[in-house]
Amino acid sequence: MFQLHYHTTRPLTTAHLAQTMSLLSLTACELRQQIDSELSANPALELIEERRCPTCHRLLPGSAACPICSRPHQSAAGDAAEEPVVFISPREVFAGGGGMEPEEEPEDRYAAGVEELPVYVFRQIAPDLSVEDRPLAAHLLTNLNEDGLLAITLLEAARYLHVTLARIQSVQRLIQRADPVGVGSASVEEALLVQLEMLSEFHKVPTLALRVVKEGMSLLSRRQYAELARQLKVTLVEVQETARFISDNLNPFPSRSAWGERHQVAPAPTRVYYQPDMVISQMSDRPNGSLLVEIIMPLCGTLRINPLYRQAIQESSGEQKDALRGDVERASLFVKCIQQRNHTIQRLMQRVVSMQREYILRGEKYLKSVTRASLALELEVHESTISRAVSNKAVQMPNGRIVPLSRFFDRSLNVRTVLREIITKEPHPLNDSELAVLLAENGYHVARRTVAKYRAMEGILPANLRQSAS
DNA sequence: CTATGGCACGGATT
DNA sequence: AATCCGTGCCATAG
Repeated sequence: MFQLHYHTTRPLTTAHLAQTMSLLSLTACELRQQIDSELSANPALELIEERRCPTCHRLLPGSAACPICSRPHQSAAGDAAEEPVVFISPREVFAGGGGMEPEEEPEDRYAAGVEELPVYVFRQIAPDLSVEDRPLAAHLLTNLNEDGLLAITLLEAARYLHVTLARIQSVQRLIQRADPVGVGSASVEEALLVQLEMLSEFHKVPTLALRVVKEGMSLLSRRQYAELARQLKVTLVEVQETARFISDNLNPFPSRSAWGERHQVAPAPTRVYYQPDMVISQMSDRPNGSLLVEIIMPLCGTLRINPLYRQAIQESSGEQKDALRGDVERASLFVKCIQQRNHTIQRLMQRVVSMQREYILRGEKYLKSVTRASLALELEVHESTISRAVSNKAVQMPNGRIVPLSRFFDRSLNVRTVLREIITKEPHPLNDSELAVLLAENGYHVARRTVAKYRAMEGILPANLRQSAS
């Protein structure tokens, strides 16, 4: 179900391979940028927009009804339940630099690389910004650290941009209230305060929460509830309830909100994705129904070579003919590379999804340890091909979570999940060696030291600091 | 003395 | 070739 047409019989060249490789590692969003630049650079290439299903945005082949919306029960009939359906799905993506492009910005820092988060935030607040304030917002957003907090002080920013502190502050306020609420705060406290404030507009929040964040942040993060209670002159139970509320509803690291997990201590500087490159969903409600994998193709239409161009070649001669032919060649190479990219990703996902079916449907515990290398062997491609295809991409799971594709290759996620389960289940705080034994009983043989590492990764405190459930 | 976290090493993975 | 991961050893805190 390709919607890319090309007419060429050129054999594979090294240029071809190189380009396919580089395209392979691009996200949907980046691919769109690449296509756009190619489109404007090469007149031989053209994009023909096509009709999309109004409800689900999928491309409609010809005049047919949308295959997904109108026939959701297709698989119920006789589909082999095990085999996932993988197809390329055209879809709009936010073009990476679209909103931020306007002239100015002579900074290298900005040009170096626009991350997903800053762009995502900027798009939300752009309508509320005056033109003069846009560079300010852009500057702040490009200086976020991995946690989504500000890496510079407001004062520095004000001096750098030659504007008043008050103006910067008002821009920052706008940023903070955008989607990963609290993003662009100077500190964890500040981020939490903003989150509390926004939350309190619609929900009831414990009055104590504000005080806890304001005055006892360091104690809170170390979970020293007793000490905290003493300082604030309230009961331990109140503090514990408040802490519970905070960890359930607030997120100290705005950039990680997409993960939806509770990170207390874990300093995991992972990149955050807001736009999946693939979407996995279930065809039917039946538990053994086929999985549907959409590979997002940031195009709504057909990419092809302008037929007029071919005609022009015939009619012209000499140097001009060569030039035109060169364009056509480039264009067809580009299209072919994109096709190859999609084909590779499609095969990859086909295999990965059918192997990790349990994980997708039943949770992290059932993740199988698959290495990129073993997959490369099966698909008969080079390891680096898989690596490139996997890196920097994100998958949306049936439950809506967006996770990096590399998670499908995480060797220890299942063990960590079981570990988490054991810890939450056991009423008495267990130390690391005891945990190691329990894990071994479940079939996971890991050293005591490794248990400690996993704990840290999950942001679980050591036994002596965990509160006993008594 | 016990439980943990830091450092570093070797093997696997990318 | 570079990086990641599990693990052992050792210092340190309680």
